[in-house]
Amino acid sequence: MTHSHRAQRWVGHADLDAFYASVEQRDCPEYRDRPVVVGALPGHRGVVAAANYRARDFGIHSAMPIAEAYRRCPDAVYLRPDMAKYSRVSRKIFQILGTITPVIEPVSVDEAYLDLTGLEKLLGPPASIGSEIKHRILEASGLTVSVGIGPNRLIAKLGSEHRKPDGLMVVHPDEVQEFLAPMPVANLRGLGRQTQKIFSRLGIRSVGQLRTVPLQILEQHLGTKAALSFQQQALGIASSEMVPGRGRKSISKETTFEEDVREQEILRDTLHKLAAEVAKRARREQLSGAVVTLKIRFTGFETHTRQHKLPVPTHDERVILREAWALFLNGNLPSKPVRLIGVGISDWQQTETEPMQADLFEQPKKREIDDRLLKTIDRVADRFGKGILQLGCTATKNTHKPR
DNA sequence: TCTGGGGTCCTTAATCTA
DNA sequence: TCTGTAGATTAAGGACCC
Repeated sequence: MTHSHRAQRWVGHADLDAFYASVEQRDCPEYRDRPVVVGALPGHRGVVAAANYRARDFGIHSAMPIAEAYRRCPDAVYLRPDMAKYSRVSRKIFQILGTITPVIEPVSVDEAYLDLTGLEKLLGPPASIGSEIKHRILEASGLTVSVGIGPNRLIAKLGSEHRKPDGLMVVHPDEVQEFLAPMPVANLRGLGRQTQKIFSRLGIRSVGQLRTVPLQILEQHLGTKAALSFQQQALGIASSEMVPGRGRKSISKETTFEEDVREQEILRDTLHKLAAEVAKRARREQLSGAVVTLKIRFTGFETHTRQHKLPVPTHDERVILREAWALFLNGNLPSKPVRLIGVGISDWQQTETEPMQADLFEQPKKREIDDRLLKTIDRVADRFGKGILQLGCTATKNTHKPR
């Protein structure tokens, strides 16, 4: 790290500014100089997905209920998101990023980490690399991006946030501690509303303060994992490795009703549509899931999930619907009007054509078996005949550790 | 304020099994 | 036949992110 021959690691974080809103504004000149809010339309259930900086001046921010946004700024432009369009724009921008470095980790449509290590000879110091990224994206897409560059992912991400919008921030390794110290702890990764409450109860406001709190104290309030994570973050310790896309873990689809629903027929019809969509996406991605999950939210925002593991993984909409509906009927759920219903599958398993098969042809190894178990099997077999004996034999295939 | 949709990961509890 | 138990697996909920 210090004076070794290994090159200083540089990680970049690029984050498009108010992405959805900026794309809409770029494509529609009438929206210039106006507050733009993308999300639900006023009068409907939903929240803000993106707000441009003019809208933010009114206190509007993402995840705010649309009714509240409307109250704050009835004159804003309100738009439904056009995900297909944003995906197209996003692909183009990722292509541009690919001209800087091939080592990119996409985080979402509008955000990515870049490994910039060793690019100095080609593009100059980190600040020049950052300017180059911003320049190329603006040229190609007409959009502004905020870029943070630092010795690891955490510092890069906090850097890009620091100078938004249209910002560029480079934090050198020897500046990390002073960069972090005055920051509110709320800026740290994985620190949301609930954890903020805990920190404020403990009187911890800044990252500098957090640094002085013993790990033990943090563990008492946050659990071991979170405590360690926040302590490391406070010290500026984080990975600088890119994590290339790790396949998805689940596919789900859910919908909120405009008005809460009581009728089972409507619920089942809706579930059917959702199951069909999930199955379609699973088949397109050639995935079969063994776990079906039903999600349901009642009046009052009371949310429950029920899940069931199938013996055989599926991407068949009929199976998904059947399981989800059974979970709804037998899941011991309150009988209240339903606000949201959703269904998903997860727990991908190997398909029939994959390995595993080979195991069947292997000579079963001799295994030690608990004497008592053997005796039991014999006795049961004597009494009930061969069918049971076979069952007993399959049981012996499992390893059994005698004490 | 009245809270979308699509995800991931973590914690905890109950249940199964060797 | 009974019993205790550690570890794995399943299930539910919640925090968080974009």
